[in-house]
Amino acid sequence: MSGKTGRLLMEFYQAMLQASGPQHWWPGQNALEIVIGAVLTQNTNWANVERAIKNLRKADLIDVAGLDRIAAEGLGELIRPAGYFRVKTKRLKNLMGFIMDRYQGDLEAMFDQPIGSLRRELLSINGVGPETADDIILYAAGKPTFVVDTYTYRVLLRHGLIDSDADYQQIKELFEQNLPEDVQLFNEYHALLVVVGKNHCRPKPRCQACPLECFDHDPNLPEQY
DNA sequence: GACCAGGCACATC
DNA sequence: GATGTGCATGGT
Repeated sequence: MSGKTGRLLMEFYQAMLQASGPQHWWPGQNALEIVIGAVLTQNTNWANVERAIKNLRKADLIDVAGLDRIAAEGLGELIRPAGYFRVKTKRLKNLMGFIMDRYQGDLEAMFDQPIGSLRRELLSINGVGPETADDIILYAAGKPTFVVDTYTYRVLLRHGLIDSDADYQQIKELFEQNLPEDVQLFNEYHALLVVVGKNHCRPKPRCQACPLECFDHDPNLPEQY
């Protein structure tokens, strides 16, 4: 697991860890909350997701069967603060329906299979794409898969590790093929990329006090990011 | 008031 | 197969 890219990725990791400290993700109370949060956070600020999850807790709906049963209108009202509430209602119910049908609502039973088949199952559900699937596998199931998101893309692009046309799978493989396969490392690495992206690597005002600026760093590429 | 936020599916060419 | 568009709330 060495090689130039691997060493650089580990140096990035150490620099981000030094700057921000361990993040202890995922910010959820149990595996099901993480699964729910993974859907609700799609293209959405986490603060808004928190409000929606709080509503679900209050309604005692951190519950696969309960979410499967509840009427769409009622669920929509509860998760409204997380935005896109109509599509997310469908996606949550698709996911919960799947777990009910195939695993009688037992999350751990679903997690008890190899990463590859679990990932294929999740991706077969309408509303679960690559990032949501990997969030669930890494943070809820605790299995080593690397999560890629817009921050990952942006930070790597600005440091010249990927081309602007790199796709999800290519970026995922960059990490998985050059780092030790370690759940805790993958967990912290993704969380740190989000923190660095949020706080130091925004579209506007571009880069500010980025802990990775000491590496090759082009804050101006490309215009849309 | 514009811009941004821890994506995804679908229509159209 | 690539590109464009709809989906929605709340903070800055």
